Amino acid sequence: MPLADTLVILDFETTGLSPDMGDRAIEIGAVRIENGVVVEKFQELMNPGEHISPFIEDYTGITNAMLADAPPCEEVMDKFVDFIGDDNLIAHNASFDKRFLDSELDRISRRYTGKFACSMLAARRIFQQAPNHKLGTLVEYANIDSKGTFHRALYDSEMTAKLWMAMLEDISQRYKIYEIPFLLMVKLIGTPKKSVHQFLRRW
DNA sequence: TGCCAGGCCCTCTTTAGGGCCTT
Repeated sequence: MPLADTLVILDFETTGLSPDMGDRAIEIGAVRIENGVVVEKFQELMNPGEHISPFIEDYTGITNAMLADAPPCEEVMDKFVDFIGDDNLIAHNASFDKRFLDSELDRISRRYTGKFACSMLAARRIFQQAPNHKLGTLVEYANIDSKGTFHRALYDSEMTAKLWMAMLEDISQRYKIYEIPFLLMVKLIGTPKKSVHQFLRRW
């Protein structure tokens, strides 16, 4: 596996799309990968202090009854930022998860030091021929086994981790790059789609 | 009261608009 970095791949379920509009996290799931292997997992529901909509109950399968017994966001996020440590971070459509992570951590005055990379932006460059770049579609496109339920935090983070590794494997095989650091992927995401082939050939 | 995201990326572009992705 052409991956030497330690990475945390994470996914939030939330009450809506925008923390700026008052939406909160209701579940965090994450895996840590070292040398391409999952070495640690994190999953917790959290109580946002408000009822979630029928749409979110239906979309995630997380119910108000389940959240009633969950610890508050502040308690879970305090544990989660310890889990992250100093590792770099990946999420599918990372701008979404980063907004919620930053918002929830602002509330408890905590910070992380790692950098975010987005598996969706990477996939738009590496799997340009995919029908679309939704997580579920890409998992199928990359022939990744998926027997669980999407839209739960741990499962989606596990699938995102597998997608990330499938993209590294694809780059490794096509361009004969045998070690793909996080930095390469960050630079790849910053490369225009049309220039990706040239960028990887010259790496 | 009632409204309600935001960043990326393409194109019939850059003095803009709209689809894609996330919940």
